[in-house]
Amino acid sequence: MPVTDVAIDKIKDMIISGELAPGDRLPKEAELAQRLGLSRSSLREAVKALCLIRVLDVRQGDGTYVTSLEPNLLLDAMTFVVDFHRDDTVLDFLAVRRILEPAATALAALHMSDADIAELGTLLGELEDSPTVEALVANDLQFHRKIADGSGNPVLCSLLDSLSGPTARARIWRGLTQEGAVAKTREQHTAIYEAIAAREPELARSWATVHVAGVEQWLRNALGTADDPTADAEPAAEAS
Amino acid sequence: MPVTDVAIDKIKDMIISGELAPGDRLPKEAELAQRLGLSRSSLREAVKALCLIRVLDVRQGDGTYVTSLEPNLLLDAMTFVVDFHRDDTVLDFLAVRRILEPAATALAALHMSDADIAELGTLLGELEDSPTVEALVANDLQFHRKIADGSGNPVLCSLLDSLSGPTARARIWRGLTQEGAVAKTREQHTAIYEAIAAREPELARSWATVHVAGVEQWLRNALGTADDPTADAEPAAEAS
DNA sequence: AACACCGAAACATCCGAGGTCTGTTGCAGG
DNA sequence: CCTGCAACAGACCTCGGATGTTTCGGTGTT
Repeated sequence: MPVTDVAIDKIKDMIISGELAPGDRLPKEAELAQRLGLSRSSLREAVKALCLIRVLDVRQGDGTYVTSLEPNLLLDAMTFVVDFHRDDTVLDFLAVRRILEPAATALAALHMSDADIAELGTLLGELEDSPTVEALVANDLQFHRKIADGSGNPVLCSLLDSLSGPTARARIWRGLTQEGAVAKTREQHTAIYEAIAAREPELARSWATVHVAGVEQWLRNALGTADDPTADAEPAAEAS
Repeated sequence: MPVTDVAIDKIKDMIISGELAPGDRLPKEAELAQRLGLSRSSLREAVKALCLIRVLDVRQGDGTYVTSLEPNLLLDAMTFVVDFHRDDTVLDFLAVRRILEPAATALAALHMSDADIAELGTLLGELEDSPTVEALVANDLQFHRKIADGSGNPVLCSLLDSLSGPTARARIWRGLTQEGAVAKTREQHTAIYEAIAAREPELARSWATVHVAGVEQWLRNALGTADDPTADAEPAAEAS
C-alpha cells in the first residue's frame, strides 16, 4: 500500500482514537511527516484528501486543524460525489429521496418549533407570482431544507440536502416551469406547511410523498419516454 | 483558491462534461500538470483526493483512470466518512437506517428474483447454533446487503451498506449477544425472509421496521436514555 | 488606548532526482 | 507457429530542499 494511504489511515486512527479531537491542531507538516515516517510531499497528499471530505481544514499561515466532524460537514462531502451522477442514475437518487423526504416531513410535524414553522410560512409568502427560475430553485431548496432540519436529525437533514443538491434540481425545475406546474407545486408546498403547522405527521407525510412522487413521475416521463431530450411527448405526467 | 482545489474542479468538470468518460485514462502526470498549469506535486494532491472518493483509480506503472463512477463505488466512500462518527451520532444514523431499511425490504419483496430469494434462505441456514461474534456479524451484514441489493436501486443499496457498515455493527452485536437476543434476531430475519418469499411487501416492511427498531431501542437504552427527552423512558427495551 | 509595522511560523507551490511497478516487445526454444 | 523468458520503456511513487504567501502576535509610534 502506498505510504500516502498509510498516512491517511494513521491520521484517521489518530482522530477516531481520540488522540486528535475536533478542533485540535495537527503537528506541523515537517514534524508530522517525520513522525509518520514519510516525506512532506506524501503527507500533503494525505492531508489534501482528508481535506476534500471535510475531515481536516488547513489554513495557510496558521496550521492544519481537525474540523468539527459534525454530520452536516461530513455528509456535505457527498454533494461532491452526487455531482458525478447526472442523467443515468438521477431516478435512483430521487427514489431514495422519495423514501426519506416523507419521513423527514412527518418528523418535522412532530419536532419543529412554532418559531421555525412560522419561518416556513414566511418562506412560502416570499415567492412572487412570476418568479425567475433561480428564485424558484432557491426558495424550493430552502423550504425543503428547513423541513429536513426540523426533523431534528442532522444526519437525515444532511443526507436530504445532498440528494436534492443544487445540481440536479435546476434542470428539473426548468422543465417543470415550462409546463406551468409552478402553481401545483406551490399548492403542495402550502399543503405540507399547513399539515406541519397543524401537527399532523401522517398528513404531512402523505403530502410530501405526493410532492416527491410528482416530480419523480414527471422526470420519469421526461427522460423515460425516449433518450431524445427534445421529445416532450405526453405533457400529462406530473400528478393527478 | 489554492491551485490544487482548482485542479480538482477542473478534473471534475472534465469528467462531468464527458471529456473524460468512465474507464478513460488520464493524460500522464507531467502532461496533465502542464495543461492545467501547475506542478506535478500539486496535481498529485488533487489526484489523491479524487482517489479517496473513488472517482479516480491510479495504477502504478500503468496510468490513472476514471473509475466506473457507479453509485456503489462512489457511495462507498461514505463508509469512510461514517467511520468518523461513533458514539454521539450513531443513533441519528440508525434512525435513517430505520427509514431506509423497511422501504428497501418492501421493494425487495417486489423485485427480488426467485434465485436470489433462495440464496437468502441459504444464508439463514448457514448460521450455526452458537456462532462466533465474527460469523454473526458477517452473516447479518450479508443478509441485509442481499435484501438491499434486491431492492433494485443501487443507490439505496450502497447507502444502506454505508450506514450499517462494519464499524458500528460489531459493538452492537457484542452487546446483543451478551443479552442472548441472538435467537430473537434470527426469528426476525426468518420472518423477513418468509415475507419476501411470499411476495408480501407490506409484511416485509413491517418486519424490517420491527427488526431495526429493536436494535435502535436496545442501543438507546445501552447508551443512556437521557439523550432524547421525547423518547419514552420505558425500560421496555428490546428483548422479551 | 489605538493603530501601523515587522518578523516568526506555517502552509503553498514548485522542481528535479532517484526508485518501483507494469505492460510490451523481441528473441530463443519447442 | 506457438510459448516462455528477459530486457526495455513508460508511468506512477517518494523524497528533500528552495522559494513564495498568508496569518498571527509582538513592538513601537501616535
